[in-house]
Amino acid sequence: MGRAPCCDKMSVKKGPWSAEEDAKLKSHIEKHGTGGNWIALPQKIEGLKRCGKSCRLRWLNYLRPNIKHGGFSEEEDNLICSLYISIGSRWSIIAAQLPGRTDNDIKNYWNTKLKKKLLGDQRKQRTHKRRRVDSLTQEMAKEIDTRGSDDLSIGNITVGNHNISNQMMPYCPAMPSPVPALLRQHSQHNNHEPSALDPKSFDDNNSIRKLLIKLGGRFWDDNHHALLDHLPAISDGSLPVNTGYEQPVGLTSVQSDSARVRASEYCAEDDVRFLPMLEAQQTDCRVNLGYSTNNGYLQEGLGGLEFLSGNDSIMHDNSRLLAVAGDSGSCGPQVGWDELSNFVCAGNLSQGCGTYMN
DNA sequence: AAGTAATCCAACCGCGAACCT
DNA sequence: CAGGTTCGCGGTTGGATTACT
Repeated sequence: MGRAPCCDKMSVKKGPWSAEEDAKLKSHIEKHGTGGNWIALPQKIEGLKRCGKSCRLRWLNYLRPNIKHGGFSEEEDNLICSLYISIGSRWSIIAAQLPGRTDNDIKNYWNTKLKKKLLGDQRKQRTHKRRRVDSLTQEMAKEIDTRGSDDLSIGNITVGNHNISNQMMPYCPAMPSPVPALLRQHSQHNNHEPSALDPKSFDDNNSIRKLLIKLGGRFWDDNHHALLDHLPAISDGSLPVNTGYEQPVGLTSVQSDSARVRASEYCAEDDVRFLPMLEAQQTDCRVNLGYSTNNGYLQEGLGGLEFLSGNDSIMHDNSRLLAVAGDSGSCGPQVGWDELSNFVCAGNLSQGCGTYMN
């Protein structure tokens, strides 16, 4: 049996709303409210030949008070990007974090501006990066010649005692913190099991996805557990390590020296292995991102997300790290700076081992 | 100035979940 | 509990506008 139409399409007007229609709808809702039934609403408004669905959309997106249009700020750009990186195209959740913005507005803004900004910037930098990685490759080759290959650990930010990240990695603020909690809220609100998060929205734009993954964004796919499966343990402060998760915190290697923590990730992406480099400091939460070639050589750059960076960015609280990429076999929970700094991995974490350091 | 392409964005559509009877 | 109705979401469309040739 087919679905009943929400209204009689023959007697309903479609297309752009006139000022008169807007005024009628606005006036009615301001006086009487929606009545809790959008479908019945237009019948109560004299001369408004619109279906309830259309009225709802018009009200929510344009007529209700305190709606902002256009003029997205840098902060809003940052927030949209980082939320998109973490949760994908869940526009309603994203919009809930941007007062005065509607999901439709943000969706349009992303599709027409932000997405292009990312891809456009990335294209511009590809050439520059290629040159840069060549020079880095040479430097690294020299380093290996000097030290011997034993010191070179792929998947580790450190080459011997050589602090690569400080020399080669650009500064980049990490992503903001609210996402895990938002997702949990949303999931609870909608009675979703965490695993019910549908990953299909991530499949739509491969190049964006790849770009964001390269930048350290975490995505789900069919082979991954839903991140939310891990969230309760994270949120109550007990980072799940050695508790049966395939891979703790999604990190293949972490080193800690009291205040400062370095982490890295070793992932396969197409035929290039890349290595988001994270350099975290509890006090200012700096994160550096970079890639490695499959030889472990480092490549700097943010792949087009430079506009997200800035010294005053959103990552100055004790935010959770949202930019840890998982390798093909794992999807551990995201980890905050607190947890990260307490976490030390011994040996090769592709085995999934890890310990807390008190 | 005219034609064409690209971009923007309001509105529509269909689906799944929630709610109601 | 089942079936119908409504809500809310995200993807898509198409007309208007702007940029380019």
